[in-house]
Amino acid sequence: MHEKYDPSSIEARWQQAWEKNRIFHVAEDPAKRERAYYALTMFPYPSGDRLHMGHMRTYTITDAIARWKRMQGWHTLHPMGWDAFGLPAENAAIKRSVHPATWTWENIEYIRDQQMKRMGFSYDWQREIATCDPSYYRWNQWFFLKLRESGLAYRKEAAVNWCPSCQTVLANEQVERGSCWRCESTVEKRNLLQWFFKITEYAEELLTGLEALTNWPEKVRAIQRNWIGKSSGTELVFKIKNHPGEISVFTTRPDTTYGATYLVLAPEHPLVAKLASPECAAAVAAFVARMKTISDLDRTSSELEKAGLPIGAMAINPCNAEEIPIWTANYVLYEYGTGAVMGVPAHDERDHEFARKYGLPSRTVIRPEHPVAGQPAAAYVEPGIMVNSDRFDRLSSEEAKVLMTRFAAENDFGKPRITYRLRDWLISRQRYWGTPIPVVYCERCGTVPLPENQLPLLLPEKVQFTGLGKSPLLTAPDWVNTRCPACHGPAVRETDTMDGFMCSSWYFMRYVDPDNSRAPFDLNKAAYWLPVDLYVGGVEHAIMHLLYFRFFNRFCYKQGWVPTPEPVVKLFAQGTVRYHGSRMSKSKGNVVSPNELADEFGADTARVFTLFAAPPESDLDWNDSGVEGAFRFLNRVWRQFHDAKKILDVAVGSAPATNVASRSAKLADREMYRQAHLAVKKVTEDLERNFSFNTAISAIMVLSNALGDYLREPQVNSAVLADAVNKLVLLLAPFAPHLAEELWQQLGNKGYVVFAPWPTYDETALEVAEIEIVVQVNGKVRSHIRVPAEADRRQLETIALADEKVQTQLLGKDIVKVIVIPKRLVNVVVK
RNA sequence: GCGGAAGUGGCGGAAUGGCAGACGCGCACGCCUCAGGAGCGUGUACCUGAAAGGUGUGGGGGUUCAAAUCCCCCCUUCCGCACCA
Repeated sequence: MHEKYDPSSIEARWQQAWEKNRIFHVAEDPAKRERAYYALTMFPYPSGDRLHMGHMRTYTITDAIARWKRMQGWHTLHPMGWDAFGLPAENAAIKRSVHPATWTWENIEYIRDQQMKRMGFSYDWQREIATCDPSYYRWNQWFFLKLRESGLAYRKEAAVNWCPSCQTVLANEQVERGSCWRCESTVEKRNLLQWFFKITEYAEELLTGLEALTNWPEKVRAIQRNWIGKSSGTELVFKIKNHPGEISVFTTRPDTTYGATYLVLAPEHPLVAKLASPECAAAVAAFVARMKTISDLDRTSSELEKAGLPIGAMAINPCNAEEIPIWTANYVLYEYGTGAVMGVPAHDERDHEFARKYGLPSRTVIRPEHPVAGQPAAAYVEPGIMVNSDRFDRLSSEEAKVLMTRFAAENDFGKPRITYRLRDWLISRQRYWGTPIPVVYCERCGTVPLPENQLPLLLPEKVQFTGLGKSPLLTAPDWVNTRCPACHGPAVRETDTMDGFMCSSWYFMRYVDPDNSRAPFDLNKAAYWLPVDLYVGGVEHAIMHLLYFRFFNRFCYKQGWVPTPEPVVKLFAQGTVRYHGSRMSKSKGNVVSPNELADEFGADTARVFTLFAAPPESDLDWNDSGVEGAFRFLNRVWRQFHDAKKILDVAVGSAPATNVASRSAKLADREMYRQAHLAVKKVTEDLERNFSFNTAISAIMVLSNALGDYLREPQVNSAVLADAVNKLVLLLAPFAPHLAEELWQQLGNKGYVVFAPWPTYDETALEVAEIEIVVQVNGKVRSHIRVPAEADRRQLETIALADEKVQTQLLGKDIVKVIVIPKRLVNVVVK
């Protein structure tokens, strides 16, 4: 009897060995430059809830690939770190009076030492980063200064999203269906003076750049395309009757301009108050005030009933000099386009609805090319033939779009215009646990950035965590009150901190040079490792992080700091892990703890189950008996290995395995040999083909099953056996690395299986003398025949037609033709 | 409404034009065992008593010698966006 499979001792032993010998540490080796591979997983927030198997699945996917790439000879960078700034740390401070830093570092240590290391992930821990460390966030501040120098960071007062529960503002990307992405509270609007990054300046290239990202999931690209929301149209300028001003509107339908019967300004539009006639002023002011109290969600909901009122002024249609009333209404958004639209009830559903409610006139200017009978009730929004449009009559509306825009440009009342839905990235946060914004406000000099040599600007340690909506930094007067770097006069510091997404926008760059104290990273090291070859993470970051970090990378690319405009070659979005019907989360109480799993079955079992149970991009239902199945599999491998080893230990001098492929060899030997090589082929191809871990592991199970059969043979060929066992261990290494390492050592190998060359297969081993093919009659399977593997079409046809079962089917029928696909089937078509 | 993904046994899933259901879970029976929540073996889509045969990949139509796979129409589910002019 051999020992039982004991994952806990095996795993602890190898984890220690890997760590002690820094097996996974990589440096920039010039000789391996062409074989450098950067595998990255989205780094976690070190939450007080710690990690569950949903997190671990993501890390397991990247780890399996990293280990596989290493065995294929890739010089693999696989780092890990901590997205360590964020609200929960501060909320813990409020609730339990523990400092956010203390709380965060405790979580980091637990997750790193008690959770991640126990799973056997092959991280280069020497490159670990934590974004709350001043050695990291000083470079957030540095990037802020660089963006400001480039005109990409600015401060303005705007109506911004305010989360009443988190007591801070949020960027547009962080508002989901009108609710805060973190706590799901309904977001309000507040007018505040805030810092923004000008991501809109990159809107067009962020959009067109998506085309090159062919190794990104289409879903993510579609979400980003949608979010950027490019819209091509025309800007038209309407003059105002008895007033020197003018109103620009944006429209994608300039062909309908002759059908404009009114004009609408967003309630927030500054001209609303200026143009309101004395009779209307009071009602208009009341309406505008009421709009301010309505949440963004309701304001932009298509459910909201359209409402508005005339402001008592007239605009002049630049095409036909017609005077049309100016209204203000809730359905026009100030932030989009020009904040004003022309109302064309005949050809826009929203305008139609609004005009009908208020009795505004409608004028048809486009008729369908092929009119259908019956009276269309709603607006006609399709293309058609122009009418009532003066010189444009009888043109197609599509032509008229172009000509109308040209006409407007020639006559100086309009021009082509492109509008994006994307807004600038609001980065100010009224919270403590983030990066201080390196700016002071001086009475004499105004807004003054800190000089680089004063970075990092450290967070003050002693502040009050009230959670009352003011930046906690305000409660540290010694910190707030400072001297102006320019004039040395009295000044106050900015008391908001930066959005946490700032940290994750460039952390992948920092990993290439995590200890640099003179720059965020060394340019040569960046050129060596970047771009990231593989990035694995959840699709919930499709906008937010994945948009911000593309923006950042493009900025850095323009500065010449990184080698490519896009940060990541291949993005892999893994599915979520569900348990008892819903996504694992502490609040739902349905988490599977990696620690308990490791205690009971070992990390290798957890890894194998996670990869086997579903394709990595699909959602995965956690299944406890499935876990036991994975455990049984590894136990069987363990037993088979030791059964085989007993045989191998007594065997002396056997024929080399390669001779086994020959016809003279015993059938069982040949079959075992074939199965081992088949498994190598299948696993390799499955990994290459979009990370098909589930089928790869099933191929290893098939090999194990074949090995089981072989071991039951009365006599085995020790060379064949050795070959099969060897391959089994190597194929397992990316998935069950501890077990593979243990068995690899027991096979007498000196080095780590981590760097053992990935096995290759012998094409000739895959060949068999005789194969079974299918015979169909009229497409239905009627018989199975054994034929020589290399039988040609004519032979196959002859053998098939001679088959007894086929003969029965052919009785009394005429053969029309016979389709022969060598190595697959024969199909006899009869009448 | 627009966009993305998906729909296959009791379950997770295989198969990308060529034997539907690999592999695993579950279940059933058998072997081994003092014992077993261990191990080993056999079976397991559905209909029919078995066999023969038939049916079967959300539904309907089509292309093809051959369709889960390609084309057209429809239904359902999940996800993202949604008064964006």
